[in-house]
Amino acid sequence: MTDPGAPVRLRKLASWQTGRVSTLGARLTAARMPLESRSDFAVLAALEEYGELSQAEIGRRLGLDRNNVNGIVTRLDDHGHIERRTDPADRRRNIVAATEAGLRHLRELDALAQQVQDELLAALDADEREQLRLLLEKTLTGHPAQPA
Amino acid sequence: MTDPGAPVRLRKLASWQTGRVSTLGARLTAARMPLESRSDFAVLAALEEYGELSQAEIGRRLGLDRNNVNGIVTRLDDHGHIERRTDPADRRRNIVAATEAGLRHLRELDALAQQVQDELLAALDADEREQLRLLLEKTLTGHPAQPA
DNA sequence: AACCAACGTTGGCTCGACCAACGTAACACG
DNA sequence: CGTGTTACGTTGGTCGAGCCAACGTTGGTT
Repeated sequence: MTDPGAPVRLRKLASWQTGRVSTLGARLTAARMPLESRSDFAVLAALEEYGELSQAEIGRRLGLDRNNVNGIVTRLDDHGHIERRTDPADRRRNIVAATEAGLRHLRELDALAQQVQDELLAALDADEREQLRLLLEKTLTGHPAQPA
Repeated sequence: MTDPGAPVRLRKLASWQTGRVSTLGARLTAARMPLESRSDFAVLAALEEYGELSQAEIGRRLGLDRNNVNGIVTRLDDHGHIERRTDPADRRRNIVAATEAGLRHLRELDALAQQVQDELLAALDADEREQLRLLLEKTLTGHPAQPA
């Protein structure tokens, strides 16, 4: 039972439940940081792990479309968290790289994200959390990160 | 690995993963029916399972705020899927009840939802699906269905 | 009688997912 | 060599969902 109890028809739908968990996560996130930090965090994490990326590549890896990536990158740039320059080898591309300040910001956001995570999964023990993680990951396999 | 591979920092966050699964669900849903049908489905499911409800109660049970409930109920009313009348016992309340057509519509939507569910969880076998369901449900326990 | 709380309703805000279109640039192929 | 196709980044806009704020009505409290 979710709280006062959600209808069975809904409790059986993974898309509904994940939606509620996701919303809850956003709510808890918003309590600790500007909500937009979520996308910033994602992009910075990608840059940290993979190094310089073009905007299109960022979108592909994170499942964001290039429209939104543009906005996020612009915001990160305004805050000095990334650097953006055109790829000399392919002048259509923008090479995006995290700055020192960006990496610092990433670590700050990560700490907050961990707190949110903990609060969100409060009802689950360590094993269950890992199981959930694996099941969600497996669910995602085979599905395109992008629309059609 | 999600697809080309999402950063580890993100793969470890349940809120991120649930968000992606949820988005995927919305995408698959939109391929089969108008996206707004999701809320309609939820409200109709609540009315079917609990009988007549006030708008505020609907919101509480589904985790929607009364603003959006109002819009959904209005839409359902326009389509003849519910009936709305003021509660004679408490004239602040609107009693919302599903009509025959509404229940029929609910069953149609449910069939489509099952297809989406199947496609969404294609990578999971029956046991894993049940496990996922239970873990998500457990995650939700103890969290208020509503904001602050 | 005065006050407070709940309800429905309206209007507005933000965020994220999406679609459409444009100009630029790289590439493939005849 | 040109020509068409494709990929990029960018701008502008739509839609759904989650929120907040405010109002008038109504019910309960004290």
